[in-house]
Amino acid sequence: MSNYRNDDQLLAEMFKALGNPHRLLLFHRLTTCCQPGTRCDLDAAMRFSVGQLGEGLEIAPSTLSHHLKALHQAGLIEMERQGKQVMCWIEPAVLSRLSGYFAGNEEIPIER
Amino acid sequence: MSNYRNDDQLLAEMFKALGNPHRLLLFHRLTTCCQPGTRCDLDAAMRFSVGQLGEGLEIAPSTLSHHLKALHQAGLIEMERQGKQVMCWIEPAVLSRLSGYFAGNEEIPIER
DNA sequence: TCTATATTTCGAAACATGTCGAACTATAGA
DNA sequence: TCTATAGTTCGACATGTTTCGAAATATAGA
Repeated sequence: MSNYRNDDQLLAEMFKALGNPHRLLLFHRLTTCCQPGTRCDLDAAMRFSVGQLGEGLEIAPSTLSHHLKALHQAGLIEMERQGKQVMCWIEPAVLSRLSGYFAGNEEIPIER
Repeated sequence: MSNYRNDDQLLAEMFKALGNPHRLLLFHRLTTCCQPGTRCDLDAAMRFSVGQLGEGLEIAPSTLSHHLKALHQAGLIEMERQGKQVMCWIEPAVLSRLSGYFAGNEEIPIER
């Protein structure tokens, strides 16, 4: 497909990942902390383990893992093992890149 | 799935629609007019017919129609027949809703 | 070293999506 | 009314996605 800028391919993969309700909820949990509708900037508060993210979602651990891997491979979330757990978070640049896409500033590159 | 707010379902459908490279390109064409990276506010300039949108994309008319219908059903684009052609455009509120989602203002409701 | 906890990988089944061509509908103009 | 243009609907096929359970891996602590 020669009509696409590299960027659009990346973006399409991000939207595809967010296009599943389970994955969108997981992503959403990583963007909000404590109070609903609030966003705090303390990095620690925005990190959740795989297990925490899956709480209340009625899906098998293997399915949860699969979805988080998809979000990670799309460049939407970061994952890092910390002891027995794997912690997940979103880089703020990802949010501004996506917000910017719809707001019309597409100069901002995705950083990986 | 009881964990989802109504809104998240709508949003997931929007992202799912944008998750296909062909559809993202179609959507993207509707957000940009004339100069790349520019966004003009003249409504007329932001309207394209189904045929115009498909130009250069190597997909069958039936596939094009299918994709535009998906974008429309997800609430991303508007469609209206004007003579022989069907014109497509994006309501600015959709762009601000999506931009706002990633920027952290989720109070703004989707208007349909 | 053994065990419990946390997460991932694998394989399989059910279901959804992207694509096409053929046939259809809608409109404008000769 | 006939024809050409613009899009849509339908049915079929190939491919991709979601989900699970079972088995595997990683880590911390007894």
